[in-house]
Amino acid sequence: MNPPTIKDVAKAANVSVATVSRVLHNLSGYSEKTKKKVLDTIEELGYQPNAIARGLVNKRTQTIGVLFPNVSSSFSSELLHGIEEVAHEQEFSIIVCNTVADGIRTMKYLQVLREKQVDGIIFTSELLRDEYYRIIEEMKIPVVLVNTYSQKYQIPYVKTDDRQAAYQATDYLIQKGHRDIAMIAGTKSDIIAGIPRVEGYKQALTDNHIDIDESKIVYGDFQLQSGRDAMETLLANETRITAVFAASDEMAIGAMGVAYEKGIKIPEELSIMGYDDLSLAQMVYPPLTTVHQPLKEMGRIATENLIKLIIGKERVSSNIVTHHIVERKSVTEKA
Amino acid sequence: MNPPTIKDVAKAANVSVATVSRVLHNLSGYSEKTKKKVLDTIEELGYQPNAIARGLVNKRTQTIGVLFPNVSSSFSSELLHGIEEVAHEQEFSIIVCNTVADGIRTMKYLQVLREKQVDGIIFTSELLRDEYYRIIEEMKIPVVLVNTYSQKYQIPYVKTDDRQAAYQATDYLIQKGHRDIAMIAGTKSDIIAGIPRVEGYKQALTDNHIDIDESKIVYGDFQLQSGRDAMETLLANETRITAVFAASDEMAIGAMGVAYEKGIKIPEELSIMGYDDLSLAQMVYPPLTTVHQPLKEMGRIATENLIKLIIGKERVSSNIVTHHIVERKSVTEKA
DNA sequence: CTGAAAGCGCTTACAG
DNA sequence: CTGAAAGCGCTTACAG
Repeated sequence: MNPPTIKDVAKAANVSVATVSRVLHNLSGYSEKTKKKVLDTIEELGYQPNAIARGLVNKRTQTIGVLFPNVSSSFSSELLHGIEEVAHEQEFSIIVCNTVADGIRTMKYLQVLREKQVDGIIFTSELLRDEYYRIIEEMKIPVVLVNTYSQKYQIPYVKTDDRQAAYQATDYLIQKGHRDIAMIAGTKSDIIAGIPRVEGYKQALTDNHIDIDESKIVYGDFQLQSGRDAMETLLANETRITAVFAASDEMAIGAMGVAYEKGIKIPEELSIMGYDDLSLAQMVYPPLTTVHQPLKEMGRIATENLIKLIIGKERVSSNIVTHHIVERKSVTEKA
Repeated sequence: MNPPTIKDVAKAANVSVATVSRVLHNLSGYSEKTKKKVLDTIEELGYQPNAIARGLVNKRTQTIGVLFPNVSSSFSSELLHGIEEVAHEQEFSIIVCNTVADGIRTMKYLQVLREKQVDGIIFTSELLRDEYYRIIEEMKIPVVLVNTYSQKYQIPYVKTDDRQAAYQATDYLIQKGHRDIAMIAGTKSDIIAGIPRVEGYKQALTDNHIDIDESKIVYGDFQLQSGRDAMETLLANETRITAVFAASDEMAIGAMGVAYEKGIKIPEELSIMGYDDLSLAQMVYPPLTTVHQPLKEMGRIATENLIKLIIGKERVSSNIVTHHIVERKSVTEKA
């Protein structure tokens, strides 16, 4: 026995499928009596509409595709949380795609999303390459960028001001009396979260009349291990350092780990500042002072905007969401 | 200009849609020449099949629904990573659902998944209530359980042996010379990850002729804060404790945090053992000795099994995957 | 207030 | 080797 279709209920209720469809959608054009009859037999048969069939005629699937370079990172998870929340509120489903930051795989996924006729796409934390843009453009559906943006194409995005946030983080350290501040930067070539944060750091130094010492800047890839490596390098340099600003919480925590191993007390002997404010920032000891990015909120905003675009709004603004420094225990006044 | 359909390519290639469909699926029944002609015009028009239309006739959408009580937890993320991996390998998409461990919301999601005609469901980390089972049964699609199981219904699952793992963790502590071992347990009423772990703990104690002291067992809810609270309680008890076994890494880390705050040295003065081996277990200092659950692998296995079931395999076995203890730095030999 | 019919973009017997 | 046609489960003018 197959599940009942609209035809089955039409037959059982002695009306046409058109009528059933009308009451299903609360359109006008039927008496109270037939409405009741239809509703009753829907109940009775346990009828459930088929969204696939509906999607075929409406050309709307009520689903959106979300691309992450790394689904299982805390960063992505928190974004996903916000995305899922508003999608569900607005009756959209989300298909999640893990691109592994790989071009081939991303293209493959974009193909799949196209074939599955998603209504829109959220693209996160990666540079939108030309080839990606081209295929999305062909699909004629809206996209929104999260935690990335495109210089070349005008696409709505939601992100923080990385340069400013890094500036403020560095300045915060300076206000605490630190002048020998190292930076564990993100991926060197990353024009979204790599370069701007280094620029912010440098600018803050300059504005405070502190010379920039390139040997105090070490590059990682945002992940824990690279933070460890960077810290080792910094320590090997034997230049004086009283504070470290890391471009991600993970790297900050990695740095903290090697500090511990070397018997360096945090924050008494070395202050460490992170970036992101992932939930693990509050879990480590000492809790990490860091730049808070409202990831869940960013996910929410992006999804709200995407849905507006899907619903038919012509354009939607980009959002620079506000970061702030959350003071915990890993940074202290310089003695 | 709408995107080209199979009809458009048929017309342009001067063949019937049936033929186009055949070459699309590599069926037999056309000459090399027409094959080439069709392929060329597909290329030329940039034709992409419409999976929605295909799904309608095939009654297969190549998508599976995945339910998490909390999408943004590390636990779920790692599961999701494995799930996504094999889904993608096997040409399935996944719709992720965040149930927030809420019955209403779960039912809502199940409805959505039904309407969207998913081919199967992965249900994780929560008790499968009767009402959930009933609706899934009506849908006539396979389900697999991850990190949970059902006593009442015979549904394939993949999980670890919680009782045994807790037993071994406790025994490990005992072998290290500890006899005053507290437990920070999970949710008291949780028959999957709560009760069995306490039972394993108790059994290990008993088998080693150590009396069970109920005041050494404090219940949390697997989350960080509850681990902190539990540790406070334990410390307030003033009963002697040299080691703590926590039923989750988060709780272990919470406990470590309050230990630090009280000036208790880990592991010198107190050994702490976790459960899960989330990536954060290696991030904290000292790195957490814990019970490793192969979460990503569990996600993979579950998805492989689900797809087998979808493909038509009659039945598939359940899997008790192997855990193991990973020794890091938070546990030491009792002095 | 209501129904017959076309159409969404495919697949798949069936017939030749 | 190939095509005409029915059908998947809906929605939506159109006509009455």
